Amino acid sequence: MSAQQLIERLKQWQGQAVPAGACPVRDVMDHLGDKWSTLLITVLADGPQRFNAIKRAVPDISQRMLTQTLRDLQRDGLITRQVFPTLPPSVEYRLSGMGESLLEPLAALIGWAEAHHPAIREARAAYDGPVVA
Amino acid sequence: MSAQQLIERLKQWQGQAVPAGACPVRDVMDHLGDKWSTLLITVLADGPQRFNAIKRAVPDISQRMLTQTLRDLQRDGLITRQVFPTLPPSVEYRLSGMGESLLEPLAALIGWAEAHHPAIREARAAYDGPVVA
DNA sequence: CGGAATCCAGCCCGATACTG
DNA sequence: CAGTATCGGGCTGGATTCCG
Repeated sequence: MSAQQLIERLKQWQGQAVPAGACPVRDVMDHLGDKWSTLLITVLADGPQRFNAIKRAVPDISQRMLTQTLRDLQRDGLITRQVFPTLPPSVEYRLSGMGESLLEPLAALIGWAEAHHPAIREARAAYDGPVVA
Repeated sequence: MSAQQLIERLKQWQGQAVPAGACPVRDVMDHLGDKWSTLLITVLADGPQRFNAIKRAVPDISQRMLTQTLRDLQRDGLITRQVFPTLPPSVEYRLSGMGESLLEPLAALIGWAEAHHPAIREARAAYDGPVVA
């Protein structure tokens, strides 16, 4: 299976084979692992959005984290930022080509999460203890 | 594209449509986002491993985090734990069926990370500033 | 061997207030 | 509108020590 092939290639990155944080998997995954990155990517998936539009789409994000996460994504080249010199100024964020290319594998993972969420919740409930012996 | 379809279905989970942390995507992603989960899953991908074998495969994980991450994965039903009453005792961890089903989407994401890592590093370098004006 | 328990530093992130 | 600055709490995760 294709998973196995990738696993094989993964081995060269595991352990101390790699100097420090040079492992590409960890380097990228650590970013996607933060609280908001993937969520913002999915928000931008259906078209460019302005700052406050994103904020409205994700009500429980703070301004601070929105700004910061957007900047990190921009820094990684996943999204682009375009400022329109209107008054008041408006700033539009959109996925870059690379950002869009991330959508497919991300969607696969999200699909998995959706599909298995019930089973996971069950497993958790079972593990956490049949309190009622 | 299939990504778009998933994005559509995602919308119902974004924002306040969902009570609290009931969003399956976040619920699962937050776990995969932690520092070690995905790494341990890939380690277990090529067969069951004992505690110290995993530890050796991932030298820079602390005992504490190894134990804790394994427990969390077990709690979510992604791995199973089997104790052999030998002397000294040995404990074997292996991916469950659900855990194995995660390998495919995970491999896709890892593949993407590997493929785009150079571009990301470039983007970061460019963003962080041509210090040499 | 496979943990559990404790202590503690760092950072993640939210809340709030201010700016151009 | 689109940020920035500052403060502070809570959780993550590393180091160390002890147990069956």
